[in-house]
Amino acid sequence: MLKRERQAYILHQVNLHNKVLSADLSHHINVSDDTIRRDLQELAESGKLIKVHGGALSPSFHHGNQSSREIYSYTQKKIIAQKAVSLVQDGMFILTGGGTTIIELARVLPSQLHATFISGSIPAIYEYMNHPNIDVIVIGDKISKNSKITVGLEAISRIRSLRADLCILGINAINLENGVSDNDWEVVQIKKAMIESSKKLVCLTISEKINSQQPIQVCDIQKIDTLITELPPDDPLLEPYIKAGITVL
Amino acid sequence: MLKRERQAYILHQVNLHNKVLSADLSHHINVSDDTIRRDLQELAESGKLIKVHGGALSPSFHHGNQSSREIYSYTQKKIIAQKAVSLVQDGMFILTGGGTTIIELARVLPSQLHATFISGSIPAIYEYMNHPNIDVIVIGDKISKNSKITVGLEAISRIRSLRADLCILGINAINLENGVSDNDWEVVQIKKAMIESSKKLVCLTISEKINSQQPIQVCDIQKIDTLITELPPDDPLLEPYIKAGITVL
DNA sequence: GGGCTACTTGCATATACACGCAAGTTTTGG
DNA sequence: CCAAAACTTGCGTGTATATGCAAGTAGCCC
Repeated sequence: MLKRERQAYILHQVNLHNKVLSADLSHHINVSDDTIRRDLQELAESGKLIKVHGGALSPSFHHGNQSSREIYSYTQKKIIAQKAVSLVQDGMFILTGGGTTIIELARVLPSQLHATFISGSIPAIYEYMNHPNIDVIVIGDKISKNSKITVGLEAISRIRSLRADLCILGINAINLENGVSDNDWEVVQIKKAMIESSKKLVCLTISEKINSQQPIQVCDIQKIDTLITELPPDDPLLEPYIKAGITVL
Repeated sequence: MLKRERQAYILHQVNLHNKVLSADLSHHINVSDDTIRRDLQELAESGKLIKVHGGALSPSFHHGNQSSREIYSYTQKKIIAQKAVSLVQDGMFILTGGGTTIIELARVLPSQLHATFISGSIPAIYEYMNHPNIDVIVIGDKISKNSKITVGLEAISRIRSLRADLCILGINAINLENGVSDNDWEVVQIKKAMIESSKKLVCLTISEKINSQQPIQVCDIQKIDTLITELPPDDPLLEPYIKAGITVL
């Protein structure tokens, strides 16, 4: 049995039963425990399963366990959210994506703000919903469990039928040559549609992701109106983006 | 059973029941008391639960100041949810409304269940989303802040384009003459659409609401296939509904 | 304060794991 | 087509982890 074949079989078993035992696998495929362990390790490194003592679990198993307080680089994201709030004005229609930065933004929106927020991100909607003066429009479709936003043609066609004042996206990678890029095909389609349906585009990202790239392009650098990071606007890292005509906060 | 799996089970139980007894767990999972204690200790260290003499409590429970009445009706709703789960089968398409009873249902869905849940209730979607094998379809539209579900023509037209196997609704009032009734115009429109788009209708309610009425009618008693309360089916309160041809659980 | 239950600590055992190595297999590059 | 290189796999060794048991301690309820 080939390695790839074996790993495919393991993945199949994990997705089927939500768990596998190393001993079961090695017995069933007739290879040594070591081989199975090495396979599990590789699969775990690429995020396809979660390795635990004695076997492995499906990644969806562990998903719900992350509490909101353990957000990666929380302080930085809070700074970004504060800056982004200044762009939001009364009466605006605002399309937003998902991600922890957007959720921080939702949490720091001033309570007297009257605006309409449109999103397919369930966690973001949850936050918007608790604000007293914000109207929330939900983009419906099937939920992508990884990103917790709705994705699909229905969602895209809903977004296309809108025209928002602002599109605020948390982004995963940006550089000068390829613009904004991401690694989830379905999410990228949604982001593209949101950008096309908005007058202005605001991108939020921690500086760590500046000058990085992911496989799928979302949009060119020219599309961006405002870029917000936790750094001050005169940081040398951001200079090329200012030269490219982007407002940097 | 793997350690992680066991701990996930314990957490699930704690979040479900708000408390667990070490002895119950060790008996149920078939491991020694020591193992359970060690698990509880680990989970307590990472803040996922609060360990007390003899068992553990949910972290939300401790600083949550729930009145005894709330807890009382909470237990009833859990009984209802448990009964409702028995109607859900693999591969089904299920339309659900919102409300605390529906959320309880979402929490007790068995993890190996494969089904598609369609809803406009944000809290319900949140729960469905955390289940490993459930596909979630979101009904988009504007959020009604009172009920935390999406309402409006867009939502209704989306629902009309579906045909689900089951419609599960938490209801606010029911009597023999006027059937199911409610007090929020927009929510009633959604419920009506959901009922029309499903092969079968299941209504969940605590017995307190049996034989009561609200201003706006949702549907006639004849539309209901199954009625679930926390009472045993042979309770005299439910007799007239059985006579009207409804399956009572 | 007595009796019960739960808890702590230390220890024994079984299993799982990491690491290095050697043999076999596949790929690469003349 | 052959040989070097890279990869894959299984085994032996030592270590780490998980679990249950036993004995003593602490906490709870009357």
